[in-house]
Amino acid sequence: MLDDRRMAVLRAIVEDYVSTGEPVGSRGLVDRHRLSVSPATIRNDMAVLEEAGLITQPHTSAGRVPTDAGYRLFVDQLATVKPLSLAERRAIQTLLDGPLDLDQIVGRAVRALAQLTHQVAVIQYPSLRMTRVRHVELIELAPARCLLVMITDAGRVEQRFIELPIPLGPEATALLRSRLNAATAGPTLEEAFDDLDDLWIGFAEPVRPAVQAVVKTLKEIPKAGRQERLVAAGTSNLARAASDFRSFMPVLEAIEEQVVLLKLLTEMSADSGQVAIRIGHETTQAGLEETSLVAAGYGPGRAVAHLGVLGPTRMDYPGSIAVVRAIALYLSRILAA
Amino acid sequence: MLDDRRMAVLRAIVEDYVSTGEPVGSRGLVDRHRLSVSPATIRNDMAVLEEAGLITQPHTSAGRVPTDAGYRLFVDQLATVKPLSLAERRAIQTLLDGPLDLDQIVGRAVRALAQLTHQVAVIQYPSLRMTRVRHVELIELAPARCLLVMITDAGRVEQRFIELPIPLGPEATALLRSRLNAATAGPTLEEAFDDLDDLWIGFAEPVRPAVQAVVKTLKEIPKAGRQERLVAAGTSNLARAASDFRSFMPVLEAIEEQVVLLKLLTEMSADSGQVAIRIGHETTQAGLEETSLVAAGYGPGRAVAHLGVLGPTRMDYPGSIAVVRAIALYLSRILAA
DNA sequence: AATTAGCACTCTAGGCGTGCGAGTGCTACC
DNA sequence: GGTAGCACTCGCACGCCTAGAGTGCTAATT
Repeated sequence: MLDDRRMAVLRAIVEDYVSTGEPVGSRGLVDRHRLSVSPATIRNDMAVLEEAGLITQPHTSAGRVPTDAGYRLFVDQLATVKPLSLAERRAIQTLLDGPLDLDQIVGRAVRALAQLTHQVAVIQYPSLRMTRVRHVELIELAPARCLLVMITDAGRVEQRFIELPIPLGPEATALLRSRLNAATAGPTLEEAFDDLDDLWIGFAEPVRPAVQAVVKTLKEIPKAGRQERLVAAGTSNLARAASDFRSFMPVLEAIEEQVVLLKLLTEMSADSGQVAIRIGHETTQAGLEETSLVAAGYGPGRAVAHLGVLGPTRMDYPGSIAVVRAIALYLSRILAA
Repeated sequence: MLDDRRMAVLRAIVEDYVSTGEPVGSRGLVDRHRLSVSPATIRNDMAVLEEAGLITQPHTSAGRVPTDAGYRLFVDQLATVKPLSLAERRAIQTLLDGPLDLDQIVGRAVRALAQLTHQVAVIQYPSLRMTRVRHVELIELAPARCLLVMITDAGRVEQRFIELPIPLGPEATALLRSRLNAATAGPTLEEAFDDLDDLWIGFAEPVRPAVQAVVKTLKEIPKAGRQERLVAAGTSNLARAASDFRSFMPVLEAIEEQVVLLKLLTEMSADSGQVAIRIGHETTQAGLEETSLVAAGYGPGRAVAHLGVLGPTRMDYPGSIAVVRAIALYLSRILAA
């Protein structure tokens, strides 16, 4: 039913429509793509494709436009990988240079992603739940006041000041520090938390409330919400892409709301560097019916967070996929260092 | 020349145009504002106002629209303070609740600002240069590796890991810690830096390179750029306000660029809680000719940073001023705590 | 059976003219 | 100085029309 030529026609329609933005007709199709058949034949093929729900015409006697299903088939079976240009590789390479501050890395990456795809880029901050603890530091600042510092393998540093119910003393502080490190080394932060509940047993009766206070603070860090945050860049690219401006107000809203996008991102792909795509209505979000999301997980080893680009369904999928994958891999590599 | 009634006419024109978005004519003006004169008289007044460059007509035989100069006169002399509603006060009050994390405070404040003004809100993070140091902590993690933590009076915490050229030892570490605190207590961070250059004198010859390394790291913190950052919210409000969408693409760009907006914000007002306004071309930025900025400084005591709202020149200035001032004051109060 | 040529048909975009209405500016008058 | 009246200007919405692009269908061709 859907033989080779018809697939070629679909691919050609997608490519032309993506690059021009105009509905594409049978004549222009044969002209631009060296199809060795006549427009009439193409018309028949298009009728079949339309019957199959892959393309549609905005109005009678206009050219055809891919439907969401058409894009889906295109990305799943028809799209060829588009290798990055040298300039693109260069741009990403420069991400590796310079300081290691997590904020700066993420900031640069999201900017690069937006610039290379000409879309809106979003990057989720590495989730604390999924990261492993590299080091925990406990410092006594004053008799009943201490500072808790936690460094994760995603390069993140979190610190909290703790007012203790009773002074802990230098020896108990040192002991608690080593115990905390022992308990959190290895598994992910979330898994490690169960072990923390019994930590107080190893301490003398009087200081146990202080130990509890420290453990309580530590356990609250992942809940603080800051890690479930995403940064965006390239929002001004929206204006170029969208013709009418009601179509991208929802996108801006989604970015500000964060929660919708975060949910969407996290449920998309599990593995680091694996690209997943939601096209149009597949986002299942009101207002994003004409928006696609190309996303990938990133992180040292497995994915601890996600990143992606957000654009009109009519977007350059092969190009976006290549860039998203590349940025995800580079980001993973940097965080692993 | 510009007697009372003419000023009243200007005020009425600004108010009507702001609320309706339509050019306002002489007839509607007398109807809505109980002016006890005839439309013809108003027309004469409008001719004078137009002569003075305060209003203009988009095309012959349309109503009048305020010019930038008209808005300027309005905000400087005609606008009456609009007290906040109870609901608005409530909304701001809730900012005070909850945890003290700087990120969260700023995040909530910018959201509130956007929501209450229905504009795009921006808040500059408290600048490190202008803040005072509340506490400096230096912790020896390993023989030649230590952690430097700095807490500012704006509630900000910065930390850096330092690889030392040679081990410092516990006594020298303690001494350096107290010296650092002594040197930075009192003046602003920038002022304190001069004193740091001589700090190594008080230390034994062998550890001096390590002291230098710590001082160098400390001095680099304000340059790290992170503090010169601003967060935005309410960008989706742009779509409602602007009629054509080319007019707000520059706004999105300005927010992403940051540097332009930061410059604009910092050169606007010096005192905490003092509201300053740039109208249209007064922003002296290409692309922001139809955009106004209502901004205020905030901070404990004097202003350490700025915040504001960004909207079309046709905006509710009295309302925006009230909200901006309120948020600035609340934010200052929270940071002072 | 697939492909092609030809043709009638449909629909949109854009140009053009027109009447309407809002609003002005001017002049004469109070 | 303020007002009434009036002619004038201009943008806007509407209706009309045409050109052009593109289709679907049928019949002929390979």
